[in-house]
Order: sequence, then C-alpha cells, then structure tokens
Amino acid sequence: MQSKLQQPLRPTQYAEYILVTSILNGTYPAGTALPGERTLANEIGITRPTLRETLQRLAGEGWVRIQHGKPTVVNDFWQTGGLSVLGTLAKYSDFIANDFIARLLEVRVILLPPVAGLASVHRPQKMLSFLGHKPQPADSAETYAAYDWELQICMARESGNPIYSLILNDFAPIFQTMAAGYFAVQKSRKASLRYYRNLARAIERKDHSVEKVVRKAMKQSIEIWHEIK
Amino acid sequence: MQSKLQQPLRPTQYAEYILVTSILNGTYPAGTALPGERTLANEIGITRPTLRETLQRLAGEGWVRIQHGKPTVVNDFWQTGGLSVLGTLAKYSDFIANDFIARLLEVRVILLPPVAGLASVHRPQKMLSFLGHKPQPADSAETYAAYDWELQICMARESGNPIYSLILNDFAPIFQTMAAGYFAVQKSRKASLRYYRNLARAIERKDHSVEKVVRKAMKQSIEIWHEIK
DNA sequence: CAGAGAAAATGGTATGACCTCTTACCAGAT
DNA sequence: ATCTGGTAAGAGGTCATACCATTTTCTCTG
Repeated sequence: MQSKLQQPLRPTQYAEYILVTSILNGTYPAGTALPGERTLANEIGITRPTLRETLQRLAGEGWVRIQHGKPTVVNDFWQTGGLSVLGTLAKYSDFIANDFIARLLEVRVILLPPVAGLASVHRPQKMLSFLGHKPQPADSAETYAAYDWELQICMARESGNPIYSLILNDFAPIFQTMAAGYFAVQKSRKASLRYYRNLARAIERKDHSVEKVVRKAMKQSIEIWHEIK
Repeated sequence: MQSKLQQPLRPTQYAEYILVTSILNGTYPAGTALPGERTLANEIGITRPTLRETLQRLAGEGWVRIQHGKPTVVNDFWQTGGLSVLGTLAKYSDFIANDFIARLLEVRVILLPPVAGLASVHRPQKMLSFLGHKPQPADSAETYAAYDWELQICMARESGNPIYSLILNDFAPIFQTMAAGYFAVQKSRKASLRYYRNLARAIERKDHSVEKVVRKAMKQSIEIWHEIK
C-alpha cells in the first residue's frame, strides 16, 4: 500500500506525519524522551502551539505520555495505546505489517457473530429491511465495500450494546482501505452475496443459526484474503 | 458514583470538563454547531490556543467534528465516537448509566474467553507463572483489582494478537473504577480465587477447556455485579 | 434575475512572553 | 559525613494578540 499523495500537508498534519513515522521507524524508540517542545517545533518547522495540538492528540491515542515538568516520553503503543491507533496507522499504511489485516479479521470472527445474533433477536425487522436491498453482481467494488460496512454498522447499532459500535468505529479507517482491495476480486463479491442471502434466511428462521452463518462467512473471508495476498 | 474532588482544574482539563458535561447534559445537542472558538474560549474563561488543544483531543475521540471554515459540530458519539470515549466518560462518571457497566461486562464475556484460549495455547508457561502468585484471601480489594486487571492484560498480550491489547487498554479506566467496588465484597474475591485456580488447572490439562472456564467466570461476575447493585 | 466578487464568520497558524511543575544541584544545619 | 532546605535550570502549561486560509453569505453588477 502507499500513503496518500504527498500534498502540501497542513503544519498540524505534517507534524503528525513526522512524529508517527519517526516513532514507527525507530528514530524515537519507545521508552526514550522526545526532544523538548521548543526544539522539536523548531526541527519540524512549525510553532509550539501547533506542535502541542498534535502532541495532545497523539497522547490521547497513547503514542506518547505527557507530564508537566517531565520530558515527554514515547510509549510502546502496543501496550499503552488505545484502539484509535488503528486509524492513525491506516494513514501511514506503509508501516502496516502484512499479517496485520489478518489479525483484524481474526478479531472480527470472534466479535461479529454474537453481535449479529443479538441484533437478529433485538431488531430482526431492521436487519431484514437492510438486507432487502442487496448489491447486484454487476456493482462496483466500492458499492460492495460500502454495503458490507454499513451492514456491520447496522448489526452493531441494533445489537442493543453501544460498546460494539464504538469498537467498530475504530475499525472503520483501516477496514475501509482494506475493503477496496478485497472486493476488487469477483470471488469475494460472490461469497458476500451468498452470505447476505444466508443471513437473511437465518434471521427469518429464528432458530439461532445466525451466529453460525456469520462465523462461517467471516472465516471464509479470511481464507479469501490470504488467497489474494 | 461521584467525580473526583473538584480541585482547581487546569484550564485545559476544565475546558474538557465543561465541554463534555455540556454535551452529555444536552446543552450542546448532537448535530448542532458549537459556538465559535473565540466566543467559546471567552465563555469558559481560557484562551483560544488552550481551548483548541482540548477541542482537538475531543475531536480525536469523536465528540465533535472540526472542519476548516465550517463551524465545529457536536457528534452523536455513540455513532461516531471511538472506544476511547470510555476513558473520558469514566472521568465524569456522574453521567454513566447504571447498566453501562453491565454492557461492558457483556462484551467481556464474548471477548475474553477466546483471548484466554489463544494465550493458553500460545504461551501456557507464561500464563501459569502469572497464575502462580495468586492474591491471598486476606488481601485488600485493591490488590484483587490490580491482579485481576493484570491477568486480563497478560492474556491479551500473550494471545499473539495485539488488537486485543488495544481494546483492553481502552477498557482500562472505566474498568478500574468499577473493580474497586466489585472486589470490595467478599463473595467476589472468593469467586475470583476459584476462577484463578480453575483456570490454572484448565491450562495444565491442555484439553481446550480454558474458554469454558473463563466464560463461566465472566458470566458469574455479571451476576455478582447485578447483586451488588 | 443570475452570476461574480467582496465581506463576514470560523477554523488554522505564528510570536513571544510568562506561569507552573519537576529535577538536580548546592549550601547550610545536624 | 549525612540530612535538610533552598535555589536554579529545564520542560511542559497558559496567555495574549496578530495574521492566514477556508467557507459561507451577501451585495453589487451585468
């Protein structure tokens, strides 16, 4: 994958780019102290208030730890970071490991089936009405990606547990970039069409088979993803 | 629950307090535009750069959406927010609904058992060595809370999938505040002790019963939580 | 009446100064 | 010699104000 075109980034975005890439490539190793805000702002070529805005934002995601008086230290974001680091990582996808998407899909295999089960019991009519307008075989990859994502959002929203929505929202950016490539192959689109049809039938049956249908589809999506790679 | 003592908050923290509570209590309803930064800073009693730091931070969590030229609008964070809103919500726990913790525990019932299963297969010796020094029945609630949390962190880390660690990290603040009250009752501590013992045995058996043990314990913790309430 | 251009509103950035906290060092007391 | 307290340096926190960039609105013009 390639990062977005290198348009003249805004100073705040440029600072984020510099800091994140510098942390990822080892220029600022985890556990070490970052240069002082004044010198750091000078090196990047922006002013201190601007730098602080991005620093605060990165601190919120767990990249660094800021404390009054003490120097700002770089964290091991795998241990201290929140789920929102996925969004920032997606921006600089050059650093996303090959099997990283696979790890995300593995979590989905665990998480989405129970969510679908809850939604199908809680709001079956909502789910069925959504599944009523499936994408057509001739539709574009973008159409499939958007529909598939909306389906997951719908499941989370209708599950009755808002936590699932929050988790999914953090998945959004990195998932969107992946979906474009995934649905570019015909096999993926056909598999999803079968999945949508089976899901609708399972919901109508009301025999608690929804979870199995979703889990099977999610596992298959991992296999397809590995074939594509 | 009661928020932390009202020490003279730093301007940036005070701004966060004002903004978050104003959003939660409906002063700034979702979908409406926030006052301009200049007037807003003036109302709160801080300067604009300071206000912007907190605004950027809140935007990163999904509370508001900032766009150049357009007014900043308040989001429905249940639909656009990331998992990190849990941490901010924990700070102002007056607004945490009674059944909110229950929703969190329900997610844990789904998530933690597979994580424990992965960790037990991946790094059984690490898990067993951690379970080797269990807390004693006479230990304090804080000791139990810390140990129980470390156990979950250990499971996520040793599962081999870093995504689970990121999710757990977002759970940390709200979970910590809850654990103090949970482990204050003796029944909880005794149940956890049984859980730790059963977990160690299941790992040693290597018969894939770890998931069942963890799931059973997580379900029981929900029951105990409801009793306490 | 329609379109182009100017003005207003709002967020984004830049400067430079000062406040607060942490740490380390050093002088004085024990 | 050791402990105690103060003092200075460094780093983050805040303030004040001016100016830039984008979007929207309105007005003026054709």
